[in-house]
Amino acid sequence: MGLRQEFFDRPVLEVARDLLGCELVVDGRARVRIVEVEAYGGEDDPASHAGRGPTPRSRLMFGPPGFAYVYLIYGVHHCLNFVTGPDATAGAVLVRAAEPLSGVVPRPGLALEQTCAGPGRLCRALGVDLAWNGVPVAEDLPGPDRLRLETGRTPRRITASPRIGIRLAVHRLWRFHDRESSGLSRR
DNA sequence: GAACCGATTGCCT
DNA sequence: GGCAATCGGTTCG
Repeated sequence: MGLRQEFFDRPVLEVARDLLGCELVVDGRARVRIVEVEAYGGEDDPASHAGRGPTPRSRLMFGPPGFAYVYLIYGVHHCLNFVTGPDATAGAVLVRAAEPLSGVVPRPGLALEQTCAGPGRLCRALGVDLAWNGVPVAEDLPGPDRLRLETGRTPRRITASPRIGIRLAVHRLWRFHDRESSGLSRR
């Protein structure tokens, strides 16, 4: 079942957990199962791009839910997020890892399972870059359907932990992953 | 305008 | 385990 905008129009922690097990379809070509995500909040979350109010980059996080937020990190890799919560409130879920189901091109020297194990690897494998920033993800939004999400096999066991690579707000266990997956960025 | 930095990764020792 | 790559965004003067 395709995810609609109302799915994303909820608190970011709920959306993050519910995205685990969902399948991401890219250009109707590649299909992966999401196994690891992180939640990022608004002005109340110092670790978030939206933590100090809206900026040109984080503007999308303050917009309506159901759109992709893509940014470049370390000048090298891209990270894919989905905007959550009602318009004028900031929130987004970072997709950190997924299991390839079909259409993912293997990379030399890297097991297929690991191709999408990490936010940068995932974007590289799926061909997602800055040009994808702002594309609609919810199926009932107008615009191109280059990114789609569908419900999939729900994880049996979900583990919460601190967000990776974040120094602030370490006490917040806002990273969630499918404990039984072999396609995680870390254990 | 300039300086600093990062929600990462892969290659090096 | 250490560290370079590489660039847009953010902050500061």
